[in-house]
Amino acid sequence: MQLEELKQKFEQFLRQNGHKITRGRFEIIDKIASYGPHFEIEELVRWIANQDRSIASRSTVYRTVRLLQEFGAIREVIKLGNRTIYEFVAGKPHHEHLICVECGKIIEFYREEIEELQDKVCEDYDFTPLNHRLEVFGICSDCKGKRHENRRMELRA
Amino acid sequence: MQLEELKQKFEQFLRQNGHKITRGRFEIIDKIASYGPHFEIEELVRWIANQDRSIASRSTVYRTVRLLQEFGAIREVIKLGNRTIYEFVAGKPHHEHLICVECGKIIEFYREEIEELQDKVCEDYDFTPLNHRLEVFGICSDCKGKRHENRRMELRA
DNA sequence: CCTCCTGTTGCAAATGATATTCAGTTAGAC
DNA sequence: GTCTAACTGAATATCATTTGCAACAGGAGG
Repeated sequence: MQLEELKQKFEQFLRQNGHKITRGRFEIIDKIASYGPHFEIEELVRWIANQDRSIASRSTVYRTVRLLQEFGAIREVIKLGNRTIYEFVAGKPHHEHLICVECGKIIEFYREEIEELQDKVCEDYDFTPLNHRLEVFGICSDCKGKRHENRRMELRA
Repeated sequence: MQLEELKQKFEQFLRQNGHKITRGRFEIIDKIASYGPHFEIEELVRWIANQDRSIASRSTVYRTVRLLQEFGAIREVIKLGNRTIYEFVAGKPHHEHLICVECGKIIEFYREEIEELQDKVCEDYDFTPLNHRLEVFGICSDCKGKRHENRRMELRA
């Protein structure tokens, strides 16, 4: 299973950076993996807190998410208002997002040409890209026609 | 002058939405216009506060920026960590940004093809785009070779 | 010009996400 | 097993932003 492999690599990463291998960190990975591809930290904290035996405190979740970001297993993919939506990357190839501002649905997509064009632009400016984020906010097909119900996200981009 | 025109349109906008025409709001527009194309609100608040006669309180600046966003003269263009960088649009055509994570420089660019590709993707998913944001984080030409000095922005995207 | 109602302002306090401090607890090297 | 550095949880701090409220000011109608 891919998850096990990721955990092993993360273990290596921790060792290499003078961190310790603790049960909590790996339990948080499990939780994130079983939560779904996209999450917000507070949401995750609440979710974890509601489980039978709470596995980690809010601080530990925040700290672990940060570590996982440094490690590269997690990315901040959507910033909307004061909300930050993370994605459990876990070896998935790079992609961008369409975000429905009505229902909050997130659609992933990838277009080689867009990446290429970006690289060209960077070359033109002698700019070395490290990472990027493309967010497209709009209305998904399910929400068309039924505007103004269940507004869940703010439009402000 | 373009600024005057914008102010007139903003005046119309205010009237149409039951808001009042106050000196403060227009003074804030002047400040933003003379500040430069990109700004953060706290930065702007400090800058305004340091002027001879402070023109508006922090709350009023926040409230006015919000109004200007609704009006469409201002956009949130970069979200980095807990920072939000705004742009005074003022009729400028749409564009995207390269952000240097070393020195904070912001480069604007536009590629018709990227927009077209995005529209195509949206069509494929029957998704109606309302707005979008493309941020490319990296190292600008000036900062190449002199890494690790003057780190001003965090890499975390 | 006066009056009144409603929107606006400034300030202080509230919020919400995230970071940090500190004291007690463990991982894991020797 | 011992010891030290890293980790954890809880409470507290921080930072950007929002809100409640009392005082104030546009601007419509007289």
